[in-house]
Amino acid sequence: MTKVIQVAPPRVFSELKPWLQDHYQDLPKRLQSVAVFAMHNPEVIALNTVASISDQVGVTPSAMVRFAKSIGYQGFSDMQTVFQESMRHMPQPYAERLNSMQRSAGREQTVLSQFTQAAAESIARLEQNVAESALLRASEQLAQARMVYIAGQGRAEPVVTYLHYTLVKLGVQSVILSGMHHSMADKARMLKTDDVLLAISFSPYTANTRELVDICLLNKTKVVALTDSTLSPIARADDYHLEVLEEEVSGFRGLSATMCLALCLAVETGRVRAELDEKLNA
Amino acid sequence: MTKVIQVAPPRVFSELKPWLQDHYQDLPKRLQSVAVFAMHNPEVIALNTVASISDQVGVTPSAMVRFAKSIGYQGFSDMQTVFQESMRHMPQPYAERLNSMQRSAGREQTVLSQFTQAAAESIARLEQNVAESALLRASEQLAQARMVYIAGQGRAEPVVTYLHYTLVKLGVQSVILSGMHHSMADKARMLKTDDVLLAISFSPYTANTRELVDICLLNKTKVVALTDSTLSPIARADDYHLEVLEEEVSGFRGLSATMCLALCLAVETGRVRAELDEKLNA
DNA sequence: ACCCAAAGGAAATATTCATTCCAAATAAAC
DNA sequence: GTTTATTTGGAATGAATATTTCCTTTGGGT
Repeated sequence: MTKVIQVAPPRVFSELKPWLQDHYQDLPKRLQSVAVFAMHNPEVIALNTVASISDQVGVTPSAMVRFAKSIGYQGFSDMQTVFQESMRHMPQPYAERLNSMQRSAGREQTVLSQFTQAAAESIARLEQNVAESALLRASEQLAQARMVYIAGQGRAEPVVTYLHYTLVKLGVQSVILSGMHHSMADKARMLKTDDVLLAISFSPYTANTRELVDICLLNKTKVVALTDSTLSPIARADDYHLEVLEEEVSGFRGLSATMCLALCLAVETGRVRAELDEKLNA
Repeated sequence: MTKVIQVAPPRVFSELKPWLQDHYQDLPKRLQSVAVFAMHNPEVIALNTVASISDQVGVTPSAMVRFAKSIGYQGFSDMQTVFQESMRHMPQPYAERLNSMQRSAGREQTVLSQFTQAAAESIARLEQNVAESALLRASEQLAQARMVYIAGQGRAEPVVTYLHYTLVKLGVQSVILSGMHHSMADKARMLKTDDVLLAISFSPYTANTRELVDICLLNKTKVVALTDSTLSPIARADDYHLEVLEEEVSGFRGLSATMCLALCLAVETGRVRAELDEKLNA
């Protein structure tokens, strides 16, 4: 009989990883293949049958069983349960919100809980303060645009990146303006009247973004703005602006609510755009 | 024979949900029990056997099969694959996400409220699942680094931008790796042993980031990873990883909880770094 | 109260799948 | 170069599990 590890095998996935790293060298060739595959595609191990997996790895089914046994498991199925267990993000079907609420009430605040609480509050406020209709109007503007130009600097830049990423995935043409090394005037010249500027800016409002908005409004180019207050210089009467205010924790402001709003805006734009495209084709 | 739906059954979980909401009333009592359970515990359906599930629901095995067939599936196994697919985070094409969005639109939840709710839940779960100690350990690694190299692509890129922005503001030296047009090997060569790689990656995990982590670990360079599951290939035993799972709304995953965690990480790193500097000067 | 159709339960059946076994191949030892 | 141990592939086996069948129960309509 092949040498089989007699000690108890890891019952959780996080312990299995280091075990494999330690013993990888001593394993037979095929078993090494399985080990690499298992670490790179644990979901496949968790969900598929021996036949299907061994096929993907490029080994025979028996190799899978040998692999499991060489670690100390009773068989493949035994090992698979370990992979499955680490997949469940289970435990809180019931009193989940209650629980975390109670905990944050009495106990002393950890760094994490402080920030999660601030984020949760920001998001709750977002839902109250932003009208669905405003979101829809902004989305319609973006959906009708020939091209969406996105601008924003500093703390707004991650939002720019995210909006660009999502819009492109949804089939809405868009370009990031912030990265380019042009003067504001040059940038503004790029925008035709059927384009739309999507400007993101938080206080302290950077001069660049503000300037860009000014020029666009002068040129009658549509502007959709995402900002943190109606007092913001980029929130003007003749543009479409959405307001999101992040709660701050000892001077730090997050982006949780902002990202949520950004996603809403992108998805809604994608939806409206799809509707428009359908009408055109009909 | 019982009446069986003849049209093609939903092949993705997000379509199954609204289907059940619509037809719930017309189902026999036992099948309703199954429906409720399935919507509340999709992981159980995905991972367990008919016998085990029916036991948990409190019905007989045949009820499970009948349930699947009444929806239009060939049998339980057929339905189970749909639940399994929803577990591996394999995304569906964006066009289809918009479709399923439209179909579930009627359910009077506004777009905004759907996404804020998902964000709030993600954040609540973040607080429960991430241990303060893990956050601290990761921060210590970053704080001790001579230089922090940040890597991440696709949906992770806004997080990269944000972390870089915040870390720099806090006086922690850091560089973004993703933008550079070097081979992975070249990038890895940049990292000295007293540097730290901060890798952000969500499923489907991009090969680039994974490769970078692999190389760094081989070179004994410290790695701090931010990912969406312990099964992620970049969550390894010898790195310091933080896990954050975003709730999805009809196929769309936000970044609200992720951004919150990123901010925590950055702030905590800044704090630890300040402490270290103080000791040096004293 | 009776009948009929729909629903539910329990056990038989069929299928799928993990596991085992053995022979062939490969690598190691002498 | 021969022998011995280890590894490997493929088919046979047997266990686990989904599915079907049949019979009982329930509930609504007349």
